[in-house]
Amino acid sequence: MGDSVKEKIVMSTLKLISEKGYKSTTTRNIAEEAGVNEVTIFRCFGSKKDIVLYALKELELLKPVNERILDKCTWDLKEDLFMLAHEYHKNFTEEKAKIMIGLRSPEIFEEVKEYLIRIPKGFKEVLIKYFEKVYEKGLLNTDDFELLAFAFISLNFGFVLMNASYGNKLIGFSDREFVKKSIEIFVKAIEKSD
Amino acid sequence: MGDSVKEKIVMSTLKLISEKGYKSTTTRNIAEEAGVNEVTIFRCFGSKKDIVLYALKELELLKPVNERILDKCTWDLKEDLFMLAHEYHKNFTEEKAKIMIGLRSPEIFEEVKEYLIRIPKGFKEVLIKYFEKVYEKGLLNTDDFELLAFAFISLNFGFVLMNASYGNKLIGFSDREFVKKSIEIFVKAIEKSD
DNA sequence: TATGTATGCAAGCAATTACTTGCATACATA
DNA sequence: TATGTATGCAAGTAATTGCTTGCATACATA
Repeated sequence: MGDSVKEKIVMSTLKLISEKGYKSTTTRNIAEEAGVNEVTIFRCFGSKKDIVLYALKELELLKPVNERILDKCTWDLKEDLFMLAHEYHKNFTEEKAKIMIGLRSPEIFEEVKEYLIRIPKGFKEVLIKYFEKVYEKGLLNTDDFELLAFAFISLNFGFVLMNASYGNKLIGFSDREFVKKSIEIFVKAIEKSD
Repeated sequence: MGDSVKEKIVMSTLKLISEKGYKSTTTRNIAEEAGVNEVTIFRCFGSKKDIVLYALKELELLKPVNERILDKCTWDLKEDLFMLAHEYHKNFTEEKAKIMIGLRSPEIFEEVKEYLIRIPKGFKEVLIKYFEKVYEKGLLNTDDFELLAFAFISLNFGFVLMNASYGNKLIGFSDREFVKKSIEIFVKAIEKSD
């Protein structure tokens, strides 16, 4: 089975599932979206569920934010957090399909949980490392790194999700605007002032 | 058709849908959970979708946080926001079924969106009113009320959702702890210091 | 008592859906 | 040329699912 076919099927599956949920995504849908015959799907993967499991387990598709991002830091709190938040939003967009599987597909969630959790976990660890470093540099007024990391993630995750669900019916400003201003608040709270 | 039967069906439907999503919740499931015959469901509501629509439209079931909550305020920022956050978490738990419909049931989301949006919208408006008042009292260092409201909601929404999905596999502290500490950060950022 | 109303129960129907099988075909490589 | 491999296509199967029908029964009210 050609790799490009396999890839088309996987990508179509992730796309459709993230939009419609696992149960509502039929193998016919997937075949149509991927431009292949439905039978090909079963010849490649065996079953519908195995497509998802393959996507999350076997494929190098799960890319939590990498630690190397810390190299980009300038050790100016506002600037760095701004960059990290944008990175999170970018990552969310890229990984949206997978994140949405977590929220929209309770049928398979338990089975893929351990793989999905890597995304927020990775980001959390990067943030904690960042906060540790700025703390060492004496720029932070608190050493509760885990809490800071989590508050930061929650803030952005919550916003992105609400935005995805209700968009401008609920939210009167753009992504950029929210990130900028909420970071300013965040920094004001945690920056050491002397 | 008896009202108590109707209510049992509605509550069971919301419960199951919030857990398993719309599509995966069968009318047989609902009947079993409600302890009624499957036929009764169709005699009462006509169709599966109509149960959900009834729950959200006709029933006085949708209770966004009420403005009267502002009467409970002591106009001490930390204390009030603490109370409001707890109210949000309480509200989330009560309305979880409905909030989850938004996330887990893309099949019917467009149809119920306008009803579901009342929950965050209501809370947002309450928060904006609150911030306006504390601003008038000279306790706030910013007048970007909408942003503050939204940051507050995102923070709590994000946390509650991650907690619901990954629980203690990702999060090293309790609900209470998170609320307490994150509010402290929040207040530190927005409280006028003179 | 008689009648209507709400419910249960057994059976079934038509559509959908995950998955299978058998066969034809294109293409690459030995 | 011959053979194997990847795919398409047509047909079908068994299970599930939303929904219907016909009938029995309990219960309340006239």
